Amino acid sequence: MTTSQHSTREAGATPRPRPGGRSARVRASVHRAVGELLAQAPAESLTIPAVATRAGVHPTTVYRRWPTLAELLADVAASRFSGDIVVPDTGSLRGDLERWATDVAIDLADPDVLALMRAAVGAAGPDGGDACVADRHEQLTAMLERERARGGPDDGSDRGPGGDPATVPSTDEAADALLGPLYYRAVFTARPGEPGWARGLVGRLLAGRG
Amino acid sequence: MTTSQHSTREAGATPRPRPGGRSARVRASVHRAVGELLAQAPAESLTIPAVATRAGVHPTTVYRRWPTLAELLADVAASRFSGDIVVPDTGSLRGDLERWATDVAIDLADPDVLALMRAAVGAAGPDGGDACVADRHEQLTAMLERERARGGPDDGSDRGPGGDPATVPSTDEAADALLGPLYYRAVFTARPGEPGWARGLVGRLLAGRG
DNA sequence: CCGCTAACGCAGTGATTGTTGCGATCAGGG
DNA sequence: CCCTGATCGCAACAATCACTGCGTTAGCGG
Repeated sequence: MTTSQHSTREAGATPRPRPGGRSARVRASVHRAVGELLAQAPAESLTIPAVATRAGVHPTTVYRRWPTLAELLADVAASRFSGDIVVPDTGSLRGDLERWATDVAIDLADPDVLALMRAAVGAAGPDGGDACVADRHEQLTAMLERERARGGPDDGSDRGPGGDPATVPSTDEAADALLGPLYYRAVFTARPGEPGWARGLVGRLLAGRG
Repeated sequence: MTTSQHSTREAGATPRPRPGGRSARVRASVHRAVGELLAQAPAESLTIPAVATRAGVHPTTVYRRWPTLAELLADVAASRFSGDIVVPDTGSLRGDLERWATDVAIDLADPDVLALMRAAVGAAGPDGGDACVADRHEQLTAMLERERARGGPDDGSDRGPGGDPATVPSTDEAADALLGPLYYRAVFTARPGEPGWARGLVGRLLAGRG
């Protein structure tokens, strides 16, 4: 039926996204505004008109791109917490984890980071939490996988509850031992974790292994 | 000057609080309303008029008793997370911790509890976090202190980084090993912790000790 | 049982939020 | 270079929120 359309559009159902210059500029400006406002005012007063004003953008624009504050915060968190920390390569698993845990601890000591994390978790629920730590889990998996490929004894599929020595821990175990304490202290207590303490967590995770 | 007042009031500066029947009833009703609303609607839509309507109370009453939503949430969290879990007494530290960690894990598996925790942390910042875990830290300290008084070898003030066997861990160590993973999984990931996994955390904390 | 006052309900008000329709502008492709 | 349409700014709108006096109710001590 009248397939004499000009372009290759099928039925106009899915509008082609246009991540070009202006859109990217607006996006970046809004993201920065969220971070700045969250850094100086309580999360309760963070509202879309306030963000728009701070970003130099009309509120309607923000309302259209991010339907709710929760989605906006999840987007900002995912963008902020992705690529901010690089996976180190010191040659040994212990060295990698110690360096990485220290970097994470330093990052979590920044009040602005804490404010953004708390707001994302509070408003966006599990999705917000995921946006904050998804990249960390990938980094952890990458380091453990590399160690396993490098000289890892075995993948630790069947070992007793005691934990065989010289076994690369799983991602879950490492997350429990490292991300757990790091993020728990950051979110629930006022005191930030010190670098030396973060290294101690790695030591406790790898105690009696390689 | 004219001390012929009827009562013993000094200068009328500090109004005597009146935690009587009606006030207590209103307080309980508002607390329950917050929990119920948080359980079925996103935290973003939690507003003081909504809470008041749900509680069958006039909004001005809520505005006067809790100046901001953050304080209200912190109050609700502190009330909800205090006294909900009793310190077990099984005779051994390992048994106490396993039982307690299991109870905490079960509590954290409740979606309503998670919603309240996330909202409190997101709105009230560090204070909200403290309101959620202050009681847990006290319970942990109580169990460790009791073990130390019971047959604790020493208070572990000066031991090497390896960790002496047969030493009662400090509150910080126990919080890192238990509360860290428990609350991290609950808040940042969608999957709740299973009881068996919680017991495993205790095993890892006490590995190579008593 | 009576008096005092803290705490609540009520009505009214200004400010802010969230939404919608329309015209202007700029990115991306022919 | 021009054309298409995705994206933005603008203005008006209804809805809701947060706040403030004032009268009334009810807890608490005498």
